Amino acid sequence: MSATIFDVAKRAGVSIGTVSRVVNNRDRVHPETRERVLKAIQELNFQANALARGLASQRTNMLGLVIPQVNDSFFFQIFRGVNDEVTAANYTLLIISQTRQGNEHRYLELFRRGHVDAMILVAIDARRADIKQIQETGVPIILIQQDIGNHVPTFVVDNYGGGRMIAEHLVGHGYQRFAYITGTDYTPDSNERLRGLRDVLHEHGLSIDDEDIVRGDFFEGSGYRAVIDLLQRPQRPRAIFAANDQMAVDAIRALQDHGLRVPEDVAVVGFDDVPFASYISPGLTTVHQPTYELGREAARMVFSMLQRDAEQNSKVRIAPRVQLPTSLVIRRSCGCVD
Amino acid sequence: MSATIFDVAKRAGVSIGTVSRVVNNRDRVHPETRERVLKAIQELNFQANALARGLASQRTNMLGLVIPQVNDSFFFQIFRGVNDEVTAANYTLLIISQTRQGNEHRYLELFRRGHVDAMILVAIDARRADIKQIQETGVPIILIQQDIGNHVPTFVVDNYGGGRMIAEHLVGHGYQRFAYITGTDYTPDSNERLRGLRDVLHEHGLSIDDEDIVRGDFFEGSGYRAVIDLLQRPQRPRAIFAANDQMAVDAIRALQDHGLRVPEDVAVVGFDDVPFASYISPGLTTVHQPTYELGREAARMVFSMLQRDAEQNSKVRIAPRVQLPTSLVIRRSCGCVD
DNA sequence: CTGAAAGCGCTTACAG
DNA sequence: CTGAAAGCGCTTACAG
Repeated sequence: MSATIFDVAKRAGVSIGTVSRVVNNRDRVHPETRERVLKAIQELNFQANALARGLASQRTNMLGLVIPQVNDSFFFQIFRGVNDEVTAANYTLLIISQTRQGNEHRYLELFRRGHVDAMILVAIDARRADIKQIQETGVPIILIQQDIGNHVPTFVVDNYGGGRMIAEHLVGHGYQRFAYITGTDYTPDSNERLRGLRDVLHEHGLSIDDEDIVRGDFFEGSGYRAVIDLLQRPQRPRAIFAANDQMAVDAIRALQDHGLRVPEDVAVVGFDDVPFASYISPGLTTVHQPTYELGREAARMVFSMLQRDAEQNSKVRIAPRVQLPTSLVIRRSCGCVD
Repeated sequence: MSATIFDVAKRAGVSIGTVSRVVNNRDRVHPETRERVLKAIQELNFQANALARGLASQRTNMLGLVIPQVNDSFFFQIFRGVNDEVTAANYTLLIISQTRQGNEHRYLELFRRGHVDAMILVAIDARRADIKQIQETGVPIILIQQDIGNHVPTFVVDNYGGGRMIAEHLVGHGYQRFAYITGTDYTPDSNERLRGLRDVLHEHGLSIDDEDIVRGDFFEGSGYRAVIDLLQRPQRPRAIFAANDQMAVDAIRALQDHGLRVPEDVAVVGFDDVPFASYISPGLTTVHQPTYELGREAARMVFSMLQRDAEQNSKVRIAPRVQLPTSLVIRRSCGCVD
């Protein structure tokens, strides 16, 4: 295939050890020797074989990103964040897309095959025992949007705070009767957002009936069905909080299809701030999640852990739990006017 | 780290060659021996190290996907298509996200480092010489949404046909004066769509003025600016065809912001059929691109090429150009009513 | 500062 | 059907 380290060594008149040293920039190499080697590398268009290097050094320079196939935007933004850091660190990104329900846990395979130096798991309900096994071998592992206890560094968004924020805003509009459309329980997201809503209502002497909490699944269609459900009830909610934007948008459509005006008859808010939240009519009031930052910060931490290991060879790890703030994005669906 | 092939061999009382044979299911192995080995593998939770295997066999079982950071949906759908096939083939997906303008061409590095068995380049303006170099080493390479001649298998969407379809539809509405908002020229997409429009207009004795072709860049904001440009002209177009949905949606907003009704005053259509095309108001009439299928079909072909190589060791390659059909999605922005 | 050599964990002819 | 051994292309102590 391409030129190997032997070809370079021959051409430069040195041993492969020396070539390796200049390629990796380690140890002292005589300037003139270095020049010769560099020249040979250039002429032969040499790039060290990644597999051989990985096998010999026990570092692959690959990062594994395990991510479920959720909505386009969430996936893509996390990817972007991680990828930017990966590129900067001169790593290569290996992506495993895991189905949420799947119990096969392909990330384990990824790890056992020695593919990656570290891994980032997004919204995967990993088993603690598995995580522990990986950590013990010295492979840093970080969780995004999933919390399994305090032994694994975790990056989450402030779901509870976001839920509170948007609830406060709705209460500020004077609404009294609320409904909530849940997501799935694979991650704590939906429940945390609901908890925020509940607490705020409680503080204001309000509450939400159990029957006004309808099940959704985050995906297209479930928000529509949830609203149809809600409209069967004797009393109509004045404001609907959907656990994500996709469901909120579907809810708006369902309401409009039933001749109700949003926000005049029923206000609707979501969570995510997906790209199209501002394009629908009325514009969707929602909670912005710093998704890109989530990916980037997690990747940064991974690399700093890798760095630390290399330096002090310490396997003692602090396991911080980083919570990124959410922010309110006010448009028109809540009842605000421009 | 984990158990190696030596551990397994020892435990099963065989040589590592035999372990390798049962792991890879090659050659005859005595059933009883196989059982013993399988048992040892199970007990030790053995998984062959991917790097060592790759180095020895010259096959990495990794596929490289090189893709620009375009809009979320396009990226994600291609990824999904490719990923589904990759998973089925028991391969691992390595993703390089390359900036469009970048001339660094990271995919070359990916290849030279021996990372991947094959690669799929999406909308990357690769140089023929580079592609050739890769092909000569026997690494299959496939292009998606980019065409550099007939030596590389290529998967594209029928941009021209899509442009024609939607143009026919607009002409059917009786519109006479048209405008086109272009994308960038990195890929032929925008020009092909315009060509479709032009040909149809011509066939109907109509035409589009050069000054009614305004430059856009596919991204957020450019559609808005393009419309402001258009509105300065003495004569207003009756229908605007934007080279993609993002710009079409921006165009609609710009028109509405200037007190014009869509589609009553100006009709607007796009290209892509992004998820939110149906959520805006009016619903966007557009051309659906089989993006997921594009990724999947390309991946299928890659694997069949890999298969073929393995079987007949022939490096002679046919280089088909597969064009996937587009389809018209009619909503309301073109002037149709439910 | 540099070379020789062991070793990373596999696969794969080659013998038998 | 199975083992011994070379080889994949590097890195990294170890000497010098």
